[in-house]
Amino acid sequence: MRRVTIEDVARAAGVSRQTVSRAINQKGDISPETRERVLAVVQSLGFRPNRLAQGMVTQRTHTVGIEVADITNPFFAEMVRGAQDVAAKHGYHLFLTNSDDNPAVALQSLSNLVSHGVDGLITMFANGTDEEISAFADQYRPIVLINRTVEHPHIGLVTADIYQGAVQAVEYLVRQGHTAIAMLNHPSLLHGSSRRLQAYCDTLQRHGRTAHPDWIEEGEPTLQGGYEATQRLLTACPEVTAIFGYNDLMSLGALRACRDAGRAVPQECVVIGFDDIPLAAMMTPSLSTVHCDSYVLGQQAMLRLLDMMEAPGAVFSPIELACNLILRESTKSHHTSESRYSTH
Amino acid sequence: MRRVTIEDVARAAGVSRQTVSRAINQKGDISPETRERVLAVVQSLGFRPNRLAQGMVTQRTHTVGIEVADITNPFFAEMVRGAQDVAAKHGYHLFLTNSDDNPAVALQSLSNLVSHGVDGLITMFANGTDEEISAFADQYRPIVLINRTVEHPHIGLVTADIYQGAVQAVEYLVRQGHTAIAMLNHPSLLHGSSRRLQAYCDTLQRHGRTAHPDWIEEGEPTLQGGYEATQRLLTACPEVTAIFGYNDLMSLGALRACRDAGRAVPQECVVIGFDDIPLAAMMTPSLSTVHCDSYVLGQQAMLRLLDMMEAPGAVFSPIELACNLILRESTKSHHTSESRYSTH
DNA sequence: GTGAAAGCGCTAACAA
DNA sequence: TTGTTAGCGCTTTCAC
Repeated sequence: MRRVTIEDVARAAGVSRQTVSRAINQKGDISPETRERVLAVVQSLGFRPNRLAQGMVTQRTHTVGIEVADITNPFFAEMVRGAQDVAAKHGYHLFLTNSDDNPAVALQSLSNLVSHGVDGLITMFANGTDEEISAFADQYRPIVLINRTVEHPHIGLVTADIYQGAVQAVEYLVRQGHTAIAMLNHPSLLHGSSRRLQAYCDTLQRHGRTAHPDWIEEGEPTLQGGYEATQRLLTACPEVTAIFGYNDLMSLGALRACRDAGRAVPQECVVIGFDDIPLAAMMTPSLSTVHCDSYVLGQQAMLRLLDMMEAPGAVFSPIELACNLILRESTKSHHTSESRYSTH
Repeated sequence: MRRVTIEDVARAAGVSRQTVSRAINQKGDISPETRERVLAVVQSLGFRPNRLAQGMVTQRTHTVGIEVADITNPFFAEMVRGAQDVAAKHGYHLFLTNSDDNPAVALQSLSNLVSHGVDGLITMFANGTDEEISAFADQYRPIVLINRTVEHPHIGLVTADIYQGAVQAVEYLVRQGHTAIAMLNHPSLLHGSSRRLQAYCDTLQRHGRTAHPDWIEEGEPTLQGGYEATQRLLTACPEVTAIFGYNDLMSLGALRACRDAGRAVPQECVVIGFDDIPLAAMMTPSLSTVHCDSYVLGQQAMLRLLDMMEAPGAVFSPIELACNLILRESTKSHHTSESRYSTH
């Protein structure tokens, strides 16, 4: 049950290992007949070149590492799928790692993946500092950063325009006449979350209002986190008639919390999410949300990484994807400020 | 920017590569002082052993490949997360690959992963034949199969008792007095799907009924697939008052289709899903479903694989997880507070 | 067009 | 306790 090596093929075909190598990699001079013959032996012996050995000498493994906070979040799952599909098409394999937004874990994992010889890395590195990721990129191979911006020659940038997307959502809520607009936030050190929050505050301010601190409720970016945050929010601030969620998962949790609190959506409280995961459209009520194509984000990240690996040292411009508000049932009702508050 | 090698460390510490190796792997005899000194150099140079090179000689890479139909399905995402968490704790990294239930793709990917030197493989290999997987296992290293059963010395088995779970669901529907019980099925060659279908037919038969062919509607195991299948079903068979879905995704689609068709759930049509993804409990109405812990499935699969890698040649008994019916709003027979929440 | 030699970075086996 | 030698399976370089 020992694996077949190039040596075995060489012997069986009566040629040198070199010739076998030339045959399977179709490079270098080799006569058609020899190639045919070698390939036939390869076939019959079921020879598959050892990628580790190839990697040792070529310094290329055709593997890529991707780090996400949590593959269980549909947004990341779609992203990984996008990256995976592109990778597979180009003969690459993906190492997946979950960091739970812990920068130490992320850094450790990325670093391990480098030891495994990955040709490149895709990461969001949420909660980590620019300095950390920059220092990391100083020493290691191509990295594509998703949804954050760090200037560095080895770092490719693929981002969704989260700020503009969030502005659209809050702008809409203001225009609909809501005065008590809450936000469900996932507090992370620096990035996506702060951009959403920034957009929220900026937009309110532009309309002559200030964000009431009590209306910003924090929680984990999960169904449960959104559910609980909304419960706290509705209890503490019954005046709230609109909720802008950090992501769709939290917003779906919010929908349920509203229902359990006896607040009809959208009549008594409207909800807008962020991401537009496939479930958003299937919910009842269907969830209005800021569409942000995570599958495409993953695809683009992988494509950019491929470009970077192809041309080491080249400089690539950032890729930015637009986000846009999608209105569905969770915001359908045109509601005014005199709507009654729940009294439970 | 060349990577630091063991040679660099050896030179800097004034010892041989061997000694460095002994220091970092804490095996073999080495004096405490030497070790300290070497480790200090390792630290200061930022040396990280090349896993490929280690793998070449030890024939162990500390990587594992996992194949799923589609990481975008929360059931699989949870499973992968379970496997990942266990893997990480044991210093292993995970290759992820999606097969879309295509056995040729799955086989190709698994085979590629073997070329990458993975120490083991976790797969569902849906739609593939026992012979294919068995033939594959003949040549390659430990494999753990999830949710299917193939007798083979190299194959570890981790399954959920899908049949019993499905029986519980259908049994419940029959007991509730439903006479027109439909099933949303995902037609795949051999496995999980047939077990659900088998359970459905057996249970009806046990109660003196036969499964009406028109009541078995097929579709993709996705939200959209479930939505469309249910639309077709309700149009063709308006007499149906209960739907047993292949998985939660299809069932969530069914919920929405019922609503769009003006069929109140559970009053006019009840729905039971399969899997119990986190969303099931958060839906409105919350989805009754057969709980099948995919996270644990993934954990157990990884643990079993670890066992098998530890003890090559040993024989391990299959691991079976129970499934059990969880009743929620989508099958609730008495509605107390429901009406209060319904849209005006 | 083909083969022989060298070596990628590491560890196993043995020698000192 | 430490160093030396050999080699994992492959590709690169350079003979022929």
